[in-house]
Amino acid sequence: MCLKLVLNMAVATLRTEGTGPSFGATRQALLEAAADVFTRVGFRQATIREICQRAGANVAAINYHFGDKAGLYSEVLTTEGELAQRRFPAEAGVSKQASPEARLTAFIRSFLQRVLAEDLANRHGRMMAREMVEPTAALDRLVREVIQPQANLLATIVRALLPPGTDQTTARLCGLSIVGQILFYAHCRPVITRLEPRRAYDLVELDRLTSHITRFSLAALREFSRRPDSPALGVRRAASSRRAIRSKR
Amino acid sequence: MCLKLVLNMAVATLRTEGTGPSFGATRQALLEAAADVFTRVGFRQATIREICQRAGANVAAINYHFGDKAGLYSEVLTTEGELAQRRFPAEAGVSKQASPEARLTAFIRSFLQRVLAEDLANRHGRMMAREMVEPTAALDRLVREVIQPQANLLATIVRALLPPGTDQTTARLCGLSIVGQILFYAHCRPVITRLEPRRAYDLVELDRLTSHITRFSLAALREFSRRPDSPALGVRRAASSRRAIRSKR
DNA sequence: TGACAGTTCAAACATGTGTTTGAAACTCGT
DNA sequence: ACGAGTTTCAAACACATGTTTGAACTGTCA
Repeated sequence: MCLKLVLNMAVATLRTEGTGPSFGATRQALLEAAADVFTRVGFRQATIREICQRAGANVAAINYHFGDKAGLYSEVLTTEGELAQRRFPAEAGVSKQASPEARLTAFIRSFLQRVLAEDLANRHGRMMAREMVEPTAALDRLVREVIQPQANLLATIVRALLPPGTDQTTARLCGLSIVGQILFYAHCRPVITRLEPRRAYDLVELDRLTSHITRFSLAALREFSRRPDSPALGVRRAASSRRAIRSKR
Repeated sequence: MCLKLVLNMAVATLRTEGTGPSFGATRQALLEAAADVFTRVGFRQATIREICQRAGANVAAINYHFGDKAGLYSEVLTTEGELAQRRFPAEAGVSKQASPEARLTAFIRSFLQRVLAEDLANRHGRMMAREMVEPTAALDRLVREVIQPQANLLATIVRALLPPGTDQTTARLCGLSIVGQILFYAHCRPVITRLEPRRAYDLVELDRLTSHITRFSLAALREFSRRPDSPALGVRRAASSRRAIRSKR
């Protein structure tokens, strides 16, 4: 923790669009390379040596421009976040006056896009997916700034699709059921590709998945509306399982 | 890669229940400690020094008894796998003659149990959950021996709940929708606890989740049966998104 | 007791990785 | 062209981690 370097970094950060020599080309190249490596292997597995090599920079460059590896990661995350926000607008162009069904469809499609596309424009989504599973210090901020708003949006859409009197827990769980279906394809990709090596996750498949998850979820919500408190077949909380889950080996 | 040590390991493995001094106590302690550490932090983050310290063994013990770190991991995985198979029987005690609804309920509850319980008896489930997201060389075997059979079981249950003529893709996607809802709670725990710090994942919550996911999924499948090829509101594959997903930065 | 195989141990080894250093190279205003 | 401020660089540092080594220890059997 050398004060001089910290100051260097602070200055370098301030003049991010300044007039310095070559307009911060190294800095920019580092951000670019880092985004690639971080999305591919995650924060911990990424090495600053690979990032610097890709950026054509010296290993000391990261510490000079960003303080340390975590600083670079944080910077990549916000940069890509701003980019993603412009690429994938929150409700994918569907207005708040649209029907709840249309809004849910838009939400699901947009979410799937962000999570599935292995595209340059989409590194943020894949970094987010990784943060959820293998969090770094950045997760707290991400939950506050990205995930919580999305959760709120989904909550209002779901509530609009359920009868007015629905209790909050049910509405919340329905939201999680929808999100779960989507994130499955982000998190379990290694398993899915092994189970079905042939299937490619291209645009056609994105459409298929959007269509299916929307249909599945809307169908469920409709039935929930129809019989608001059906006792959900097989709730029977078996005493046997209660035993099993507690037993020591 | 010293031949001598590899042979040592082979011998040590063979006599796993042998009559050696102290009946392989060190070996056993290593397996126990390793299972704890691997479930907590995963394969890569686990250090053999921590494992050995917990087991009260020397760092060289792992190489002596298991060849290397990966060998230990593989051994832990199979040991815990056998244990889990006895703890959580495949269909949770529901016979194949039971109604598809009952079988689905049992499947969901059993799956949730295996994935949620932070119990000694449950380390296998948590290691599996981790393998899906952050695979090691062991995943191929696990897909073959554990995941594929589960997927087949779920497939037959789902098909029984859908009309006979349903196309295979739809049935498959329904299965994935169910699995996705369940695994969400395994993979996104860091996010969930930040969104709702108060909620505890105890037995009551397990019952609630089982009940909800079952109800949600059965409702969806019922509606699917009712109108087999409803056009799923909002399939409209917007040209705009097609543009967005391809655009470079 | 003494040889022997199996096991444990402290220490060292080899490598990978984040970080720091001090000097050289570069840019730009004067 | 000069010099201050900025950036880059090769090298080294500090540390963590998987693995290996050779000696010491332990129990068994002759």
